[in-house]
Amino acid sequence: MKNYWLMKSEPGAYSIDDLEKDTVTFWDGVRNFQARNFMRDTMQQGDLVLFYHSNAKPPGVAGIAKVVKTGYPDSTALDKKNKHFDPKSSKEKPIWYMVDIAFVKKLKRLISLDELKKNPDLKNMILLKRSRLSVQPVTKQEFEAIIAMESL
DNA sequence: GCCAACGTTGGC
DNA sequence: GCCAACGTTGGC
Repeated sequence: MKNYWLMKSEPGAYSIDDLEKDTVTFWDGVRNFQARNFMRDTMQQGDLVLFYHSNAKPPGVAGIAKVVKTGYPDSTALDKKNKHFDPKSSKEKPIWYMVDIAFVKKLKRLISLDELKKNPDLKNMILLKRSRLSVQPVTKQEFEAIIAMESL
């Protein structure tokens, strides 16, 4: 069964436009266990992802991506020079995982956090309750409600 | 740039 | 295993 997700990125670091240019990217640098578990254990090929711009003006959903490669060890955790280096991780026992996602489309307009908050169908969204989780599941209903807002 | 929220670390 | 200190996220 297909799952739906929301993944956050600061557009200054990596935006939906960067993904459009690259077509595919690996989602490295996640150093939160819950987010890690979702990527390692639950994400499936073909799952759709809401690409969310955090720390942006305004923050909101900017586009759609899809999972093209399921969880595999995040090599940046092993690279001393990388800012995501984690000395506790090793090749034999990787702690951190990443997935590959591909560009699907950019929304015709950014659907801002403010609008998401105002939509009663989204009141249970994790995004609105637990602000700090960078990879999070979204229900099919929530996903579709957000897509429907694109043409409002 | 501030700071609240909150996940993680480490001393005990 | 508790919890204070610390670091990071992310909205404003």
